[in-house]
Amino acid sequence: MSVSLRDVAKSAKVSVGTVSNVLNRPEIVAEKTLNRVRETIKELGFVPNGFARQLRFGNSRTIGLIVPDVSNPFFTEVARGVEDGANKRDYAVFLCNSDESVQKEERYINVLIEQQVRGVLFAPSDIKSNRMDEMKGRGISVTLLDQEQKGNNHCSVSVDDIYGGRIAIEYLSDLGHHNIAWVCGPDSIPQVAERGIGVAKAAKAGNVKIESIRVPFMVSAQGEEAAKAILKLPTMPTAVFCANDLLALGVMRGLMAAKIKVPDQISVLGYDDIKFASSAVIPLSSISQPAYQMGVTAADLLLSECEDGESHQHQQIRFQPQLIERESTKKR
Amino acid sequence: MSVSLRDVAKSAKVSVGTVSNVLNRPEIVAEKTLNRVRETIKELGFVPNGFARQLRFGNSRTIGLIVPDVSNPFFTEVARGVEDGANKRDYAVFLCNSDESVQKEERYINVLIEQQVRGVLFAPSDIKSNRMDEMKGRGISVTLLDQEQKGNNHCSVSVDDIYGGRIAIEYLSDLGHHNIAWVCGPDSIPQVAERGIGVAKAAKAGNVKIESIRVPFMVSAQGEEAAKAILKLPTMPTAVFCANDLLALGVMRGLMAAKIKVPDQISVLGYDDIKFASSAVIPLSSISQPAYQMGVTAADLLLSECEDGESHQHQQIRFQPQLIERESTKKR
DNA sequence: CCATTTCATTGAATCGGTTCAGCCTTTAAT
DNA sequence: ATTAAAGGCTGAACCGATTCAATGAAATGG
Repeated sequence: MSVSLRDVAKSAKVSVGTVSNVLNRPEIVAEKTLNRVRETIKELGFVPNGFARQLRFGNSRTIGLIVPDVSNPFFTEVARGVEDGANKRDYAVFLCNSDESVQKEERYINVLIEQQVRGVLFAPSDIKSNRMDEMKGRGISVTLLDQEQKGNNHCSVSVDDIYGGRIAIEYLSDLGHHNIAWVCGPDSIPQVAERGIGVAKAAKAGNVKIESIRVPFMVSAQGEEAAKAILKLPTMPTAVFCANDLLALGVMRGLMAAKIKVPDQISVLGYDDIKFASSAVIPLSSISQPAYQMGVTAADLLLSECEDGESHQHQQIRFQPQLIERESTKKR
Repeated sequence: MSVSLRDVAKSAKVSVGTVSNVLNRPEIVAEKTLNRVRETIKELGFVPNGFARQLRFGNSRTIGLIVPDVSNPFFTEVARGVEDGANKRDYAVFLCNSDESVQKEERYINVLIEQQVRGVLFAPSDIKSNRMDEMKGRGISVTLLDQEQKGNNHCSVSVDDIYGGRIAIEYLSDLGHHNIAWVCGPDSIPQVAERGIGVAKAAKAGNVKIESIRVPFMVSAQGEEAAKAILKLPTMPTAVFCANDLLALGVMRGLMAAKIKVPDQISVLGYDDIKFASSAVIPLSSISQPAYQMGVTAADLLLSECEDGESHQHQQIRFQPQLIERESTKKR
């Protein structure tokens, strides 16, 4: 059926060891033999069987990536970064979509253990450190994504959401806005909670008045609702800061429907800097997270942990979000 | 390091064959032995090594999915469908992002062969049937995604883009638009070419005048350029149909910048129905493709081919796109 | 010309789970 | 009592790539 190393050896009239050397240590093989064997490999279309190699080595050249939602642009960017980072070192990536269900997460972890992945990049919907320790015990390295680890059991790559919330308010305050609405989702989402902390801090320091508007889901329809709530506020804010871009777009739509001009009457600032933020009718100012870079870094971190072994030092890397100024925000 | 089946056998004082039977055919093992071995397995924390099993069987419970761009919302939806379809049958998915580079595609195909995936779902950026036949020759089933196969060597799941182009123009024509701009990318993209054919057909049948505006890339910035070109047209069209949503959003922005009201003065229709289309300031009417459903169907098709073996009949499944009416289109 | 080193190649053993022919008991049938 | 069948278990062989001690051949040195 499939061509094995032995078939190549027979056909090229050398031993299996020599063929293996051609593949892995070509420098010790005589030039003539090298060429002949390589010829034969091409001729027969031989591709080494990964399992056999991995069985021998006890580990594979694959890593797993578990994210709550691939269709979230933030995570697709992260995924691309991870892929490129892994490819650079010749690793392949198993992409797993947990759909924010702990059950699916568990199932994927099992699959990954069975596939004997070398390591796992994990953006948990809920921290399950017992499973993480189990993987650790099986020799599978784990790096946390988009969530910082308090202890020092794992590497992690995350974004400083407190800082993100802070620079958002500082920026708006610098533009002359001292009455700002903060549209956010439930505090059970750690990212939301942290951004909120940053908002509160900056508001206190800058003497800015914050009006919090909390919605159950962070989608654009909820943004429209939030816009209605904003319009009913006793004193109308001059700027709105939203916990993500979808909310911000919804808010913009809601405001425009009520004939409020953005940014002339109210400035709107989003978070995430999704691709479409710049394609909106009024290009949205937003707090951008270096998603791609995070993916690359996480892959690097994980793979160096895999390859360094004992000598590895866990690292907690925190990226700083960045303000992207577009047309939805304006000086007062 | 890791506990092997042989360790369990020794500890439970049975042969390796018996332990294997406990795992795979417990019904033929005597109850007493069964319990004892199971006890030992738990005690030692034994988990079978997937490679060894797969090495023996010659295949895994994994499939590969090669797409040109995961960050394209259409493909992320497809990917989710594929994942769910595969999970249902207890398969895991290797997601590969070819970035529209034939080179990366080749590399991934090699990785997938090495990983001995059971099958591959392939959305090629360029048809490379030699590689596909090679995979076939290695016992790896291949199903084409988003591209129909003329011959009958593979299954395929695609969308009827000609139909999509046709219903778009028919719809606009029914709204009273008889002078329509068609904003599209290069014809080298098969989907664009097909949509164009549908447009031309419907135009001819419905006595609609089409003005084609071709841009090099299908992104929103190019849509703004297209809008400028539209405004310079000798007779201004009353509707614009764009080859994808990003272009459409750019066109809308360009038109609004020139104080043209959408949809009052010009209707705009997109293609793809990306999530964001409904969150735009003026929610975009669009031609929607059943991306998720396509993914599920493709996975089903592929896996039934894998499992049926010889008796399998190749199928060409074509989905019909669907018009989603929102607020960017209006009766004349 | 023989000894020593260097270079190239060989092939059996290995990784760990599965399979299967074959062995030993026990039970059922003649 | 003898034969047959069934049930329970064994362990060597196998999948395919890698490794390494061993072997052979050629080159170098004295």
